Parts: sequence; C-alpha cells; structure tokens
Amino acid sequence: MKTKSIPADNARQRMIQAAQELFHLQGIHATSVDQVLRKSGTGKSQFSHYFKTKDGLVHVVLQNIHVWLRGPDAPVNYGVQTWQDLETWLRFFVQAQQRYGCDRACPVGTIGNDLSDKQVLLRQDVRLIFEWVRGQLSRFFAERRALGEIKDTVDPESLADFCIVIVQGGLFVGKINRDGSAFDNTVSHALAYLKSIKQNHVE
Amino acid sequence: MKTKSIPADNARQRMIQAAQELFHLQGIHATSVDQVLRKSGTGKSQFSHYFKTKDGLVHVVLQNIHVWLRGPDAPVNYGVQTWQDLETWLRFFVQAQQRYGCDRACPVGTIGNDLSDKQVLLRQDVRLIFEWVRGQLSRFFAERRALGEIKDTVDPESLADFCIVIVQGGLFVGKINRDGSAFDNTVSHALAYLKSIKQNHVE
Amino acid sequence: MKTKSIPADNARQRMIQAAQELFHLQGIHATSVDQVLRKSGTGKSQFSHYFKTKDGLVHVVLQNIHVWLRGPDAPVNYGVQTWQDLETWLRFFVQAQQRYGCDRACPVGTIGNDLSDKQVLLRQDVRLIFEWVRGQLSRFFAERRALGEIKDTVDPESLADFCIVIVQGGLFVGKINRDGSAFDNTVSHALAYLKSIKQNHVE
Amino acid sequence: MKTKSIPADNARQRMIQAAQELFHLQGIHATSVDQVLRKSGTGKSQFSHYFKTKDGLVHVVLQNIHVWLRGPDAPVNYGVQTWQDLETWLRFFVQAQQRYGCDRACPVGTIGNDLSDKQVLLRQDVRLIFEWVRGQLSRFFAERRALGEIKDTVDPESLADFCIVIVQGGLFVGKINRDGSAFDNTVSHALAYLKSIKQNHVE
DNA sequence: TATGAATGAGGCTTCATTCAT
DNA sequence: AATGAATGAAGCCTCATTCAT
Repeated sequence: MKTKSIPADNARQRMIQAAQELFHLQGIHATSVDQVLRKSGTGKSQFSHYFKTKDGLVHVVLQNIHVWLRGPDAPVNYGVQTWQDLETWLRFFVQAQQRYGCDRACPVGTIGNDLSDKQVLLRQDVRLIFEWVRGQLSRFFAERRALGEIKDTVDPESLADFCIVIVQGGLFVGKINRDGSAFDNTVSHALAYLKSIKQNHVE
Repeated sequence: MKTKSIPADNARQRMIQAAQELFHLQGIHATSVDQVLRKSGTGKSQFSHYFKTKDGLVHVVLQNIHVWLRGPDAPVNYGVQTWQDLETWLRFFVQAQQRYGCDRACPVGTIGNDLSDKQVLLRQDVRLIFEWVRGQLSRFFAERRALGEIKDTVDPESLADFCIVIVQGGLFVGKINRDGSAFDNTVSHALAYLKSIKQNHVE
Repeated sequence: MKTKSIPADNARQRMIQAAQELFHLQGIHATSVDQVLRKSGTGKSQFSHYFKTKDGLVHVVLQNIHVWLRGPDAPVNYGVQTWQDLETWLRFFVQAQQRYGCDRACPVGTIGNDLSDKQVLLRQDVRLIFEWVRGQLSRFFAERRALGEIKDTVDPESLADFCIVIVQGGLFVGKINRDGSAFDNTVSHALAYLKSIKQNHVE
Repeated sequence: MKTKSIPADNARQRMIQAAQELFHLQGIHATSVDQVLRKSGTGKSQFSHYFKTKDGLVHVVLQNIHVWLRGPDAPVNYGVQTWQDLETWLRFFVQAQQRYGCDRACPVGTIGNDLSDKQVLLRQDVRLIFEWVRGQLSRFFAERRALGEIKDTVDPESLADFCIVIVQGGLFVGKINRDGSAFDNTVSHALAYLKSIKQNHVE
C-alpha cells in the first residue's frame, strides 16, 4: 500500500528537481512552468495540485535548497571550523562553477536576483538562506577572534559579508564572462587578506 | 527642418533611455518591448524601425552605456589615477545603490546575467565594457607597481579582477537583500587589503 | 457507530450548503467545484462520491431548495391564504434582498438563468419549483375569485405570473443596481393594482 | 488608401458584434474570449490589441449597446411620447423574446447580472443604460401627470421602475421557462394597471 | 466513506515580431 | 519617419473529472 503510493509523490519531487536545475541555469523569469513540466515529465495539473502557482514552486525549491545546504548532503561543508575549512569553502565555488563551464552562478542568488518588490515571501526565503550562511561564517570568525587569532578591532560579521560578497560576485562575473579566472584571482586575494589579518596574531 | 528632425531622433533616444532604466531595474527577461514603448510613449513600429528586434535594442542600450561610461558624463571617474580615485570609485557604487533604495545592481552586469548561450553578440558587448573597466584598473595598479608602491609579486590584473568582483558582488548582494551594509563592509575590507599591499612600499 | 456516521453525511450537507450559497451569490458558471470544496472543507473525492458531476451537485441543490421552500423552515409562507399573506409574501423578497446588501437575486432564478439548452433535467428542476409557486398563487387567486373578491374576467393564473415576474424582476434589477428601491416601488404598484381588482367586489 | 484601411477596423467591429451576441445568449461567464475570436474569425492578439482584457471587451460592448439604443437604429422607440408608444414599447420585448425562441433575456441585464462586486466600472456602464431608460419613462409619466392624465399622488419615477422591473422580470422568467406566456400575461396586467391610473383623469 | 494524485482541455493574457499603409 | 493592425506562439492558471488506493 505504502509502496504503491510512492510514485505519487515522485511527480512532486521530479518537478522540484527539474525546476531547481532550470532556475539555477536560467533564472526564474527565463524558465517557464511548461519547461519544468516537460523536463520532469509531468502534467499541467500536477503542477497546480502541488504548487498552485509558479511562485509556489519557487518557494518550495528555495526551501528544498535550504534544507539541502544545511543537511548532510550539502555539496560543501558550511559549518566552517578551521582556516583550512574556510579556504576549502571559498575554493569550492570556484571549482564548482568551472565544472559547469561557468554557465551558472549561485542558485539562491540567481533566484533572489530575479525577484520583484512584490515577491516579499520569496525574498524572505532567500534572505533566510543568506542569513544562515552569514551566521556560519561570522560564528567562525568570532571564534577565531575569541582565540586571539584575529585583532579585536575586526568585526566578524563584516568578514562574513566580505566572504559572501566575493563568492556571489565571483560566480556572477564568472557566469557573465563564461570564465572563472577573475573569481579565482579574487579568492586568492581574499585569502591573502585573511592571512594578513591572521598574521597580526601572536602565535 | 531642424524642428522636424529633432522629434524623430527623440523617439529613438526616449526608447533607449526607457529601456536602459527598465533593463537596469528588471533585467531583460522581465522587461517587455511593450513596456519600453509604453514608458517612452512611442509606437510599435518606431521600435522595429530603429532596432528591428529586442536583442537589437539591448545591443544599442549596451553601446549607449559603453559610450556613456567612457565619456565625460560618466557617473564616476573610471580613469583612476590615484589611490584616492580608487577609493572614490569603489565607494561610489555603494552610495549609488543606496540612493536607489538598493533595488538594482550594475546595469551591465544585470543585462549580462540574463543572456543565454545563444546571444553571443550581446555577451561580446558586455565583455567589451567589462574589459575596458578591467583595463583601466589594471593600468592603475601597473602604474603603482612601476612606481614601487606595490610589491612586484602582485599581479595588477588580478587586483583589477578583485575590485570588479567586489563591486559586482556587492551590488548583487545589496540588491537581493535590499540592504547595502554587506557591500559597505566588503568595500572597507577591500580598502584595508589594498592598504596592506601599499604599506610594504617605502615612501 | 452513530457518532461515526454523522460526520459522514455532514460532508454531503456541508457541500450542499456551501454550493447553495455560492450558486446564489455567483451563479453556477462563476462557481467552481473547487470553491465549493474549499468552502465546505471537503476533499476532491467526497464530491465525486456524492454528486458525480457538477450538474449532479446543482441538481441536489435545487432539490434541497425545493424541499426547503415547501417545508416548515421556508423563509416565508408560500401557502398564501389571505390578501395580507400575499402582501407579506411580496414584501418579504424586498426585505430579504436588502438584508444581503442587494448582492443577490432569487437562488432558483439565478441557477435557472445560467442553464444552457443542454441541461434539460436541471431546467426541469427549476421549472418544478416555479410551477409549484405559481400553483400556490393561482390557487389563492382562484379561491378569491370563487368568493367573489375578484372579477370573473380575471385569470388567476395570469395573476400568479404577474406576481412571479415582479418578484424575479425586482430581485434581478435590485441585484444589478445594488439597490432595492426599484423593487420596492414596483411592489407598491403591484399591490395597488391588486387592490384595484379587489375594489370592484361587493363586500 | 482609406478604403484599404477599412478591413483593419472590421476586425474590431466583428469582435464586438460576435461578443454582443454571445454575451446576450450565454452571459459573460459562459462566453470565452476564444469563442468570440472563433465566431468573429479573428486572432488572439487582435483581441488584446483592441480591448486589452475581457472586461475591456465587455465595456466596449456595453458602450456599443448604449449608443445603439439611443440612436436611430434602436430596435424599439425608447423616446416614449404617448400611451400607445408605451404599450408598443412593453409589447415589443414580449415579441422580441419570442422571436428568439425565448432563449435569451435583456442583453444589458444579462451582462449586469454576471458582474461581480469588483467590476465597478462595468456596473457603472450598465447603470448608465438603465438610468437612461428610466429617465425616458419617468419623463413620459411626468408629462402625463402634468397634463392631468395621472393623479398627482403617483410618482412618475416609481412608475418607470415598475415598467423596467416588469420587462426585466418578464424576459428573465421567459428565458428560464423557455416560454413567453408569463411575460405576456404580466404585461397585460401592467397595462391594465396603467389604464386604471389613467381612468381617474377627466378627459 | 474517504483520500488526494492525476488528467488534459481550456481559461485569460502577454509576448516578440511582421505587415500594409 | 511613422502608424498601428495583424500574427500566432507561449505565458500562467483554473477547470471538471477520473483514477488508484
């Protein structure tokens, strides 16, 4: 009984998966509901049954990403603990983008960038994810500062902003140029900067 | 004669202006030709007469921006000559975005981000602008290095990438969050980094 | 057992009730099955189980109204016996409509008006109700005529038609204008007319 | 030149004509835009070019009817001048409906009846027509009263309401029953009533 | 008795573009 | 240099109904 009801929810999952990929690649404006249905092999009304509207689908996709990033299947460890973790985290995005031929940026940023002023709830979804990432990073920097590895004058939260802006900007510029070198260069400078901050610390 | 030819080209200019603003605010996918016509108060065929297709309009808009940025009416001095110029240049974008309530990012980046793999010519237009900015910045850093203000080991072009990524990323994140503080923080760190590079120089 | 079977039929009753109200307010075309389900808090298949199709639901609603009007819970006494009863009956509709802010007309007429030529059975349902009302009124007028209160030349059935048309028309015009004064005025004239017929009678 | 530009506006006229007939017969809810386009042999975008939205089409249709009724091509003389004119006016609707097999009511009333509370502008269009008819009738009754043909105690406007309600109600009931006899009977009584009012006048 | 997934047609509207004048 | 009618595909969404459980 239970096993037979699984294919039902498969349609939903397939739609979410297809939408996530298309949104990542094209943004939400350039992605039509029909495209999602075609790619997921589902019918017109399955869509409205599960998501009601296109915004409803976007909402679920964002939630899905949120859960994904916070869970054990995340593509990279967001729970940064060491300086090495941070470098790994930064370098990951450079590599990930290049694996795709530099044809896409951050899936969350791409969606967020397409939102209008009216899509308040969706913007909230995006903000929540960004806030969580920011929280992880600023926690890390705060911990380092508490250990004396960073000067007291440096604000952990602003360092988190610095990292996020560089990742978003690097992916963005990489996508536009279809070339990852600018991002790569930028990450190198960013790491140099972080090292320069560390060096003031008494080892 | 003169009076008759002025309104003629006015229509073209009005369309370009309207399109530029709408593309900046909404991107090109979310902006319809009709919207542009409505905003510029022009007719359906004025459009096809001057631009033929929507992509044609985008092309002209990009050219228009390019000329604008390189000319005397540029909103900020791209021909950076001094460290102060650079700081002014960086800070300009933070302020410019906040003046608009953080509801838009870089006009060129916004267009570039919306391009598909098929729009090769338009991507070329965008790249040209980015390359020119990059050239201005790397020239500046090269000059400083020639003067001994920067270590020889530092690559001027990668510093230009660093600056561009930070501006694009800052505007991008600012737009998504409808808040400029992350951008502001990031620019402060970027300036601190640049200063740290300078400080190794014997004055 | 008993407790378990009660909620069962509740679903059916809730659907009928919800449909009746929505049909009254919006007509059957503007009312979707989903709307009825939402309002009644029932599921998709409860519906198909009890009514099979939308027309099936309309049929049951009409039957429900028919039973209601003929039963002891009728909102007004259709079994007119005296001239006073008749006036009460006429005035009732004026007041009833105004209580609802003149946003709806006769529930039966509203449904009947939305029927197509293909919905023969439903039209029959509507006719049955109208016929019954007509029968009640013409019986009353026939009785009055038998008592000599009305001239022999006057046809009781046509007087019934006169009353029905005025009620339906009054509600209809009232709904369109969102104002009950035309209906009110019309009923006053109708009563004056009926009185003029009576006055020829020797008391 | 001019002759060649005529077919352009023909599309618009054909759409209006088709819509008017379909709205009359089915109401606006049961009539789809596609149906109008099919019947008028026009394309999807001709529609949006001329009317923008379905409500826009309804608006134009109502205006069209309004102009029609007030103009020289009106199907019946609304500028009632004599008692005979009034009887002709009333009887016209009975006959007109029967010519169509009693399958439709008043075109304006049918549209007005389908409006929701949100369609304020369209309701205004309907009201305007009704007000004009009411004005014509009440003017007539006022003139008769001024000439002493009607008692001073009778309100001309309420008599206009009486006539309108009877026509709307008669058409409505006739459509529902697919039978015009109730309407016919009602008009006879109405005329009898109007005669009873006249008779009090000294000839 | 009840659930809710699945269907596919059709609803209204907007799109970018072309055509005739 | 300019008009605006015409096109048809595609956009998102709702519809009434059926199916599997």
